[in-house]
Amino acid sequence: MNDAMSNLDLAFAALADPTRRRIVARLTRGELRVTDLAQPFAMSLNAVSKHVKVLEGAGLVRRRREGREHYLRLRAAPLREVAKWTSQYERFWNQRLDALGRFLDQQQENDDEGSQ
Amino acid sequence: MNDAMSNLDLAFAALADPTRRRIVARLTRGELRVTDLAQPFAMSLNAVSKHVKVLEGAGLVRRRREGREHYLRLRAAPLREVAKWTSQYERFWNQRLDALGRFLDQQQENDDEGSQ
DNA sequence: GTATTATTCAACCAAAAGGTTGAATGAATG
DNA sequence: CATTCATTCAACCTTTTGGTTGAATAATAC
Repeated sequence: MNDAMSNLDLAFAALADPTRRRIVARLTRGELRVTDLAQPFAMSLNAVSKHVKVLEGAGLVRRRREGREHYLRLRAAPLREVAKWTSQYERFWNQRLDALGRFLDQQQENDDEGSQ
Repeated sequence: MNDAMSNLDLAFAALADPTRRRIVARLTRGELRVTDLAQPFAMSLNAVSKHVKVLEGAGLVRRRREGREHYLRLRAAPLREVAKWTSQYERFWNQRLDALGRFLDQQQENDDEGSQ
């Protein structure tokens, strides 16, 4: 999935998978070894390991090796970038819900009802 | 891509493609017909049409048909949801960059230098 | 030193993504 | 009505994704 993808591409793609979002959520409580991280997921350890690698590739996770155990830790920077990109559009869900927008939404919703 | 994917899955996946993020950006200036929207992209109209459908599937774009022309308009709601999910982790890039975190980052960066 | 444990690597697979081209549909225009 | 224009549909192709299983590696424990 990597290779010449922008940071933002990688971050969004990484977060598009619900398992990976759960991993991120799980890691907010602190560092976890791969095996412990994988424990609640209904898939093989290998699958989780791959997900972790995707998150690592997007910079969302850091790995600290201690003997045979790998401790995983959340890195927020890419989330911050996602938040930044997204917030460009805040004005859109605030000011830009203007008369025309609402009118068009209303219109559309009426059409949708009609066609069911 | 669709089919039993959560809203958030769909939104993140839709935004993971740079072409689609450009489309979103482009639509902030107002409604556009598919052809006009597609104009600056170095790919077939068909490809853009497909991207639009993905965005539509994620609720990020609404389509208003007027004769043979389809006018596309940005819908911010899913962006809002993305922002909401992401902002759960704000505390992480604020408070949670604590002593331990910084220490581990430092440690890791030193290791990385060493291995190059 | 032999098991056991933690993790990845490698090969494989089915499904999805992102693009292409060519044909179909359906309005507008001459 | 024949043509052109706006758009999608359909088929195809290649690459990526998300999972599997089985083997490799490497550290720990007995």
